[in-house]
Amino acid sequence: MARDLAPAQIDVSADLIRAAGVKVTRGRVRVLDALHAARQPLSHAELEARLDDPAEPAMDRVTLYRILDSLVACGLALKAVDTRGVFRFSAAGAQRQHAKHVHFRCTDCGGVFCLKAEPPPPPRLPRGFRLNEVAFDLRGTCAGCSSREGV
Amino acid sequence: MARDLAPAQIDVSADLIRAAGVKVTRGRVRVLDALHAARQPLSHAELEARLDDPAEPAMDRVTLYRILDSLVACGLALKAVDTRGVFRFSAAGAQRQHAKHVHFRCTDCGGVFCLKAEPPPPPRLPRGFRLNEVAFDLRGTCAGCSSREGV
DNA sequence: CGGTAAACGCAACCTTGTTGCATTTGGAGG
DNA sequence: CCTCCAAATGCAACAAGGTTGCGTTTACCG
Repeated sequence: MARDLAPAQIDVSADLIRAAGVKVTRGRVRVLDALHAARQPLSHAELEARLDDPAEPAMDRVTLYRILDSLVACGLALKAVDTRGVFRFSAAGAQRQHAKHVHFRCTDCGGVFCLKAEPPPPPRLPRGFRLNEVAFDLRGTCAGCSSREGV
Repeated sequence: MARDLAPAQIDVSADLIRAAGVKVTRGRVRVLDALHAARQPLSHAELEARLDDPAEPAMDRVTLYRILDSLVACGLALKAVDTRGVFRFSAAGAQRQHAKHVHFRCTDCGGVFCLKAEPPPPPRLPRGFRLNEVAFDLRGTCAGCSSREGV
């Protein structure tokens, strides 16, 4: 599995973008690479920071917004809004590993914890409704914040 | 139950605010009244519009933000962020009627539908974690949007 | 009826996100 | 390899949502 990886995946992002039917540009490849490398969804500001490479030409703020929109539009990225009200982007597919388990959000520190438990089966939907995604989110205080509170 | 309601509840909001241990001001009472009267969580802009009463002195934009923050801080209101990234506020307790059932969010039109089904029991939590709230949210396209798409 | 900390009004500012328009470029076709 | 055009980019300006600083007013405690 580790063999031959490097030469084969040099341009994964470029291939994905080409396959999605949109133009392959340096900016899009860099952004999609960054999204793939990230373990969590990134905000526009965080992406801007990660793309700040002296070896590469600086990317315009607006261009980054438009690249993100285009990646979302062609299905290569996902857009969500976090608890502070800012948009966060992730590479499509990256969230699949999070679809199959339950999340716990600490209302104190804002941390998100992945629990081992599988989400329960969804209930029957009214006629005509189509289900895409199930989010079983628990909210409360995590172990760390609970103990700090208790003192 | 309908008897004697009016005189008894003239100042419900004021009493709640007093009981919460913060100063009772005209602004806070008006805002909390508006939140109680609303059937859905309101954004800052929506609240501003509803409070625009010629009989009352106009309320400063910043003051409204601070009143909302104070109501949230003392537990009388809840703050959440909608799909556009805007904060919405609701009177505490108003959401209790939504705690006991499942929600379906249409990713097309943004609508939220309350399903009859009860949320499943939460899984065991790691040691030290405290559970406050369970959100079992389904995402997909509602009947209306599904049929429009299908055409 | 003061005194005081909290609440308010005002102005300025910051962050996030969008729009319009001129310029550059990917890539398809000759 | 060259040409061409829609798509992508850069730049400037704007808009909405939200925050900070500071001087003034006010709720409410004694």
